[in-house]
Amino acid sequence: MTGRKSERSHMEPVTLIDVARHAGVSRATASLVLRGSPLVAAATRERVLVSMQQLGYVYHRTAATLRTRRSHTVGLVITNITNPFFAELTLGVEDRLDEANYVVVLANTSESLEKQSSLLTAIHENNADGILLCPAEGTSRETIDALSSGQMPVVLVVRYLFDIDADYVGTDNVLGAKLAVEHLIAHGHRRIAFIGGPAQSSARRDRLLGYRSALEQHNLSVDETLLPTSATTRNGGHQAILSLLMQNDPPTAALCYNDVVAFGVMLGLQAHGRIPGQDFAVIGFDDIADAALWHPPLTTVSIAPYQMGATAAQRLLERIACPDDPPRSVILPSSLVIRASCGPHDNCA
Amino acid sequence: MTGRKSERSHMEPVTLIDVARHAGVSRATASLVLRGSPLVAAATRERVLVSMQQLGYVYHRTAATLRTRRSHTVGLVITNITNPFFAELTLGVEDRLDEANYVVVLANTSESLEKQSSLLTAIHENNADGILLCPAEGTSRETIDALSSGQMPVVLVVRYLFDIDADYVGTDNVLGAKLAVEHLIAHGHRRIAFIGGPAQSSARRDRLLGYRSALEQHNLSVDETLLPTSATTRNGGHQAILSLLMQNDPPTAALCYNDVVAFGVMLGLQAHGRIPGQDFAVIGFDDIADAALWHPPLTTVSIAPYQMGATAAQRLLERIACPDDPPRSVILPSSLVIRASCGPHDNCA
DNA sequence: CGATTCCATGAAAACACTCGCATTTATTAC
DNA sequence: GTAATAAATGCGAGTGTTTTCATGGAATCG
Repeated sequence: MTGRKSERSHMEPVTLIDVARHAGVSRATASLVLRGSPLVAAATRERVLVSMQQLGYVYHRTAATLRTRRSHTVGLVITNITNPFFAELTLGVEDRLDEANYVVVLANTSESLEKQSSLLTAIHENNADGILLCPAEGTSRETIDALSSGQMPVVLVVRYLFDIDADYVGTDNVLGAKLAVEHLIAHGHRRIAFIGGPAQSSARRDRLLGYRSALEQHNLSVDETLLPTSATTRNGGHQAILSLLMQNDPPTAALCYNDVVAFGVMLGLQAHGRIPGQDFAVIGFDDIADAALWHPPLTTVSIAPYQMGATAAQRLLERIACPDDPPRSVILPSSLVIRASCGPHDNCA
Repeated sequence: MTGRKSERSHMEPVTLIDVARHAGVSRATASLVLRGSPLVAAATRERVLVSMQQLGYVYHRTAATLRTRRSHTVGLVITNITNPFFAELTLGVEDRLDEANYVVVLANTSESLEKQSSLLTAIHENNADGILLCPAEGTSRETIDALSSGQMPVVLVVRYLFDIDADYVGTDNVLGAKLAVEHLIAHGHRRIAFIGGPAQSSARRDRLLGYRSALEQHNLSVDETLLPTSATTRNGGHQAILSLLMQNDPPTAALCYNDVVAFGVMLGLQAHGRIPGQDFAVIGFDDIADAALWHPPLTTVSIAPYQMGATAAQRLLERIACPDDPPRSVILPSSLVIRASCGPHDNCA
C-alpha cells in the first residue's frame, strides 16, 4: 500500500468541485453552503459540511475575491509599531473589523515615505477593500489622491493632511494641549517646554497650537528654543530633555508630544539627577496603559487610542458601503488625566 | 462635456487588456513586460510601461495568485504586539522578506488560542505562501499539523512545541538564563526569583531549566514560591514583584522572563521604596532597545530579536523553496549584557 | 538568394470561485 | 387529482492574470 501521507503531501489542493462531488451535489450548492445561504436544505448543508471536513477543504478567498471584487481585507498603516499607542489603536481597529468579518493587514512605515509608498501599493495590489492610514511625516496629497482616484476607500487616522478633503478620525489635539499647559501654569510654571513629535505632522502642529494659545491667554511669551522636535521614541525624549537642561534658562516643566517621549524625558531627568514630579513637571499625551504604571504615575492627555481605532474602523466600513458620500471628520474628545508627574498633590487651585 | 472626474469615479478598474489595447500589443506581451521578461523588445516594453502609467493600471495580484498559486505573501503571527521584542523581531522579518519580494501580514493573538486559530485560518484562506508563528500558550500540535498537512509551510519562532517536529528558530534560553543566574550568585545573592512568562511556553520552561541548573551547580536549593508566572507585560511584572516582597523571606534578586516584565519589576520596586540596582538586583531577557535607556540601565540576556526575525524569515524562504526537506532547528546564541541593574559596579569577581 | 535560426507576438486554456437564471422537486390549496 | 406556488439545485459564463504553443517575421549564414 502506498503511504497515505506521501499521497497527501503531493495532493492537489481540494476545491469546491471535489467537495461537491464527494457530497453528491453541484459546486453551486456547495458554494451556497459555504456562504450560509438559506436556500439549501439543512440535511444537505450538513452533508456538504461533513465532506468539507473530511476532505480538509480550505476556502479559497483569493478566487472568491476575483469574482466578487471584495477581499474582506483592509490595510492598517501605522508609523511606529513600537509605540503602545498604536498597539492599543490597532486592537480597537481589529475588534471592530472582526465583527464585520474583515481581516486587517497591519503594516508599519517607521515614518519612512518610501516604505509607506511600497506598503500602500502592496496593499492596493492585494485588493484591500479599504485602507486606514496614519500618514508618515511629509506625505503628499498625491499619495492619497492616487489611492482614492483608484477607487480605494481611505480614512486617515491620528494625522490629517491640510490640503486634502478626506475622511479623518482624530482627537481634539488643540484642546488637550491647552488643558495640559493650563494645568502647568496653574502649578506656577512659567518656562514650559513642548518636546518632540514629527515637525510636519498635523498632530504636532495642533498640539503646539493649543500650547501657544494657553500661554498667550496668560500673557506668557513663547520661547521658540523650548520647542524641540525629536524622534517619537523614548530615546528621542531622552536626548531632547538633556539638551534643554543645558540651556542658560532651562524650563521647569514640559508638555510632551506623547507618552513615549514623556517616558524618555523622565528617564533623562533622572539621569540628570532630577526627580520628575518634584524638580520638574512632565505631562504626556495619549494615556497609554503604561502611563499609570510609571514612577511617578504620568499626568497625561487622554485620547482613548482603542476607541479611536474602533471609530476609524467604523468610519471605513461606512465609506466602503457608501463610496460617494462626502468625506467626514470625526474628532474625539480629549481630557486631562491628573496623576503625579506635576507634583505630589496635582490638584491645584 | 461630462466631467472627467465623475467618469473616472465610476470607471471599471483598468486591466491588462486595456493596457495592451492602448499600447497596441496583446495582453500576453503586456504581462511579459510586467514581469520584466527579456523576451520583449525594449521599444515595446517602453510603450507598454507608458500606457500603464497613463491608464493608472494597478497590478492585480489576486488574479495572478489564482493562476500561479503563489501569493508572495507570508503571515507573521505574534503573541504580543505591545512588546518591543516582537516589534524588533518583526523588523528583521520584514527586511529579509522585502528583499525576496514578499509582503508580510502581521497578526497579533494576544496569547489567545481562539484568536490564533481564526487568524491562522484567515491567513490560510488568503493563500499565504508560508507562516511564521510564535505559538500562543497552549497551542496543540494538531494546530500545526492541520497547517502543514494542508501544504502550508510553517516555521515556529521564539517558542517551539514539544511533541512535533517542525522548523524552529529560537535562542539558547537555557544558557542565557544560566549565565544570568550565575551572575547574580557571583554578586552574593542566594534567594533569587524567576518572574513571569506564560507557564506552558517552551521559552519559560527552558529559561527555568537554565535557572535551576545554575542554582544546583552552586548547591543552592530551588524555592518553588519564587517562581511566579505572570502576564508578560509591565503590569504583570509589577504585580508579581509586589507579592514576592510580601513574603516572609523575600528574594534579593530576580531574573525576569523578559525585559518588559523586568521594567514592571523595577517600577514595582520603586513603588515599594526599593532601589533596583542597590537594594535589589534585576536581570531581564531579550535586550530590547529600551533596556539600555532605563534607570538604572538593565542588565539583560541579549538574544538579538532583529537577527532572530531575519533568520526565521530566511528559514521560511528555504522551506517554501524546498517543501520536502526535513525540518530544522536554528538556535541562535545568547549572551549576558552587563549594565547596572545588579549593582553599581556590575563587574564581579 | 534561399534556407535556417531566432525572436517577438497573439490566441486560448487554465486557476477556484460566485451569481443570475433556468430547471427540477416538494408542498399546499382547491 | 391537478394546478399553483415555493423551495432546492444545476448550468454556464465571468473575474484578471499567467503560460504554453504555434505562427509569422526578421535576421543570419552559407
